[in-house]
Amino acid sequence: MPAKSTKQRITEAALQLFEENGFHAVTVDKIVKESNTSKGGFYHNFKSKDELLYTIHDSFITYVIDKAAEAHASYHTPAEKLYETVRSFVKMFEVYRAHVTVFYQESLYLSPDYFDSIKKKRDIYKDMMFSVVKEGKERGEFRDELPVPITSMAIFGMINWTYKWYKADGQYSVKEIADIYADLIMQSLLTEQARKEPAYQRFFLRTNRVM
Amino acid sequence: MPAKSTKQRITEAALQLFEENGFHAVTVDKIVKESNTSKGGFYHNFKSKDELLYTIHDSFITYVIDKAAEAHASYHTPAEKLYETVRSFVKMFEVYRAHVTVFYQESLYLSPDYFDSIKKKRDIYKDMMFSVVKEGKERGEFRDELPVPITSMAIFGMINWTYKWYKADGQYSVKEIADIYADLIMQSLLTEQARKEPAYQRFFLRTNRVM
DNA sequence: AAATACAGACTGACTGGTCGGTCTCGAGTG
DNA sequence: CACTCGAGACCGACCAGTCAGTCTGTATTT
Repeated sequence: MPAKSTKQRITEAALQLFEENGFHAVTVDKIVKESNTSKGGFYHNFKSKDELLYTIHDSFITYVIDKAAEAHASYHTPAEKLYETVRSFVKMFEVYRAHVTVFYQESLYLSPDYFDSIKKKRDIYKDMMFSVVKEGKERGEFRDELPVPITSMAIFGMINWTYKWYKADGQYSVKEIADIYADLIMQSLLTEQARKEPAYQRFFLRTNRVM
Repeated sequence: MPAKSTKQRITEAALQLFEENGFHAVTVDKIVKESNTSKGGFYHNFKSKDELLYTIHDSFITYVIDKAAEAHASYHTPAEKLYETVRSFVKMFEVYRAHVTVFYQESLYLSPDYFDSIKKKRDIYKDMMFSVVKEGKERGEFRDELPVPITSMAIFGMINWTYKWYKADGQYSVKEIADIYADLIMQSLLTEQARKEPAYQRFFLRTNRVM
């Protein structure tokens, strides 16, 4: 396999430094030192420190949208789509934890043009969630008394917040966390009737499981 | 009523500026200008910009812990305690939205000593949530298959994330949001049996409500 | 008079970005 | 094959601006 390019080394070093210290606390000199290159090398690969922050944001949100689109295309009912979207998002933490952290922690510091570009993509993702919840209500799978925006943002909150506490070497694996979140969300969204139907049982955790 | 003290004017100006722009993007000069004082006035009231950030953190977390302790003391069952804690936390957004934002967005930039002090208090709050969920499982109110830490953090995520999108002039009031969150959480935590009992119905949204 | 509260010019450290220069490597040429 | 040469990758000293914090001085209160 080919050695990592300078650009890649810079990105990886920056990702880790930004995650740990925040965008503003990390100097270009530190990134340069950590990635074994030079000021010149850095500015040869990136127009600015801002552009670097942007590429980190963009690669992440693009990936997430792709995954969500995949879940939408592969499954038929809103309940299934939501279940798979939630699970695939949480599972993504394994690889993209640092990206997620930077994305939600540092997006305030994107310069205006970059910010707008990222916001557009973030809104696409948000709209996908909104429409799944909406569709689920219309089809009678999800409870009618739940308003779409609040419910959707509650789901986002639950899954996104994970970046604040998840540790790769913690007690629970990403897959376990994903299953628990999916269960919680399904339990609270599905109607009384839907929850009883056999077809929906696969969304729930098995009971009497040893913790 | 007495005129606002310089210290108070500084704190309020800083709060708003930090919320909108982030700690590092706000200079002491800007805070000074916005609060109609001077560099001298600022450094007379605060040891450093870091100390200012700390006092904002501390006043918020202290308030939140007090509220949670109140809910614990006033209610008997874990389900009731959780229900009231969630609702009181969300309702707090009305007054403390800026504090919440700064708390979750900028705590990375607290200097080590201040950070430790805040972390201790945050852990107290976290432990209160953990023990309510744990107690609820032990008493058979909450589903046994849900692990305490993940479930607790999921709840925190749902409610804390609100700072990312809540607007005072939005479609939903804080009280409505609080009721919806409380419903979602109760629906997903309560056991099948508990959910049916009349005593627990008050936790849920009324159905057929017009949205 | 002593302490407190504040004003605002100033300082020094730090940081993002620049710029002239060097190194490497593959294509073209004889 | 030996040689040239240009392009892109990379280097690092340096610059100009910025910002937290200081210091000297003054007004007000006790």
